[in-house]
Parts: sequence; structure tokens; C-alpha cells
Amino acid sequence: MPELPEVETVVSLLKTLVVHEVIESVEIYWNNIIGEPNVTTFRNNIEQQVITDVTRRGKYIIFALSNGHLVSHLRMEGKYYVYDEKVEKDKHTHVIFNFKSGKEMHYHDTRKFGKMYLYPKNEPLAILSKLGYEPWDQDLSADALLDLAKRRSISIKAFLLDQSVIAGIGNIYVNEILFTTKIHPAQPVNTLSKKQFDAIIKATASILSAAIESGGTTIRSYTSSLGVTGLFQQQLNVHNRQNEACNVCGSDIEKIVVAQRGTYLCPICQSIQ
DNA sequence: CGTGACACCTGGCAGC
DNA sequence: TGCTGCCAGGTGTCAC
Ligand SMILES: [Zn+2]
Repeated sequence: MPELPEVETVVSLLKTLVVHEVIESVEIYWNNIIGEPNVTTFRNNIEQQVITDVTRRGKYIIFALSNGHLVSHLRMEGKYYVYDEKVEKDKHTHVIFNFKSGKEMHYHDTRKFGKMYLYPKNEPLAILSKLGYEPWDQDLSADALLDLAKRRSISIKAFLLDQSVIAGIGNIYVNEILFTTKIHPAQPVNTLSKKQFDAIIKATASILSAAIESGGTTIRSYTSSLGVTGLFQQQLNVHNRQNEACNVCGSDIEKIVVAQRGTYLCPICQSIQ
């Protein structure tokens, strides 16, 4: 389910639900969800720790613990649910955190793509080390992007999906950002102007902020994490709108493939240069 | 190093 | 109703 706005929505909710909870035990039903360390060490080391905060970096959820950090990536379908009392797991529940209070936090993931990483106190969160700018970072500038782009031959879409450039943009929002800035997704990134990068930075911040305000985007899945249904899908201009009318010029929205991903665009508003 | 193809998984849905 | 193939909000790896 998640790109940055959906993760941000989940993080705010988790913060109200699990901060101060003590992890008494952890049940793991699909070992590959645990990225680091091995499953036994993960389980042994996390037990008895207190959750002290929940934050976000890019698309990662960071649980600050009394003696380290749990970093969790939901990938395509990961969801968290928190219950006040014991609830039976279902077919796609892969990790259960049992809290001392009797509450439970379930990690649910239909496709099993999600990953969790546990780091001891004072150790760097290695999985986050290669992430690029947060979209609202003051150091994110057109000059910085221009510099990163000049050695690259990929499309602007692939560039914006590269988490080492800007962290948090995924397939829905990159389609929307490129529509707003009137740039063709397949345009080679080393042909963009400083002005275009400025527009991309502004559009990224405003689209992601608006999406967070709406609780994110919900498509395909009936509810997302914690039963939240985001509403930003009502404001999408191109994503998932093949053959519908462009909100600017009325042309049919097209679907093509760029960077191996489904890509929606208005062929009139977004011409390749 | 940068790039594209592919692997990792399951379920929903369009088209026979 | 079945079956088949394609598609899905992501990223790690591997061979040029
Ligand atoms: Zn248009």
C-alpha cells in the first residue's frame, strides 16, 4: 500500500497507539519478513523492550525502543493493526507483537514483501543510510538535483523513484508530480532544466502534503493500515485514470510503461522535449 | 559505477 | 463457472 503519505498516516496513528507499550513476546510466522538479524536473535533481543517513539524516514517506519530501533518497511501490501485484546491471526498475519498490557500489534502482508530490521542501541540504522533528501529538506534544491542528474541517462520517472535521490516518492505520486509539472515521464533526466527541477521540488512538497492531509491514497485494498481509508484518490489527476479526460485539457489519459512501472500521463499536457 | 531485467509473493480481474 | 495471463502503492540482486 504505501508511499510516503500513507506511511506518515500510519506512523501518526501508531504513535498514539503503541508508544509506552512493552513488548513481552513476538510471534514470527514468515521468516523472510525479518531482514536483520536472524529470526532467533531478533526475537530474543526485542523482547522486554519499550516502544518510546514512532517516526518515519522515506517510506520506512522507525520504532524507537528502549534499547535500539525497529525499522519496518511495508513494501507493497504491509499493514499494521493494533488490538486491545487477543485476536486470532488470519492467513496473512506474519508477525504478532504481544504487549505486556494485553494489547497486540499484528503485521499483515498479503504478498510477504515487507521487511523488519532490528538494530541495537547506538548502532547506525544501516538500511536508511543510502536514502536521499526528505521532500521538505531545506537542502533539497534544483542545483542539487541538476548535479545528481547530469551523470544519469535514465528517465525522470526512474530518477524520482530512486530513493537515494529523494526518499518517499512512489509510483502513484511520481505520476502526479510529472503531470503537475507538465513533464513526460520518459524524458531523459539529464535534459531537464533548473526551472523544471524547481517545479518538481515544489510539486513534490505540495502533492505529498495534500495527500497526507487526506490520509493518503486508498486504491485496490479496501482499507489500509489500522483500518484507515485515505481519500487522496479523489484528487488524482492521472494515476489509475486511463481513458478518462485530462482535468486540464480534456484529452484522454494514456497508460504506458516507464521504468518497468505502469505510467499514466496526458499526452497533450506532457509532451516529450 | 549505472542500468535494465528479474526475483520475491499472492490475489483480483478481464478475457476467453 | 473455470482457467489463463496480466497487473498491483517496492526494492534487492545480478549480469552487462
Ligand atoms: Zn491534458
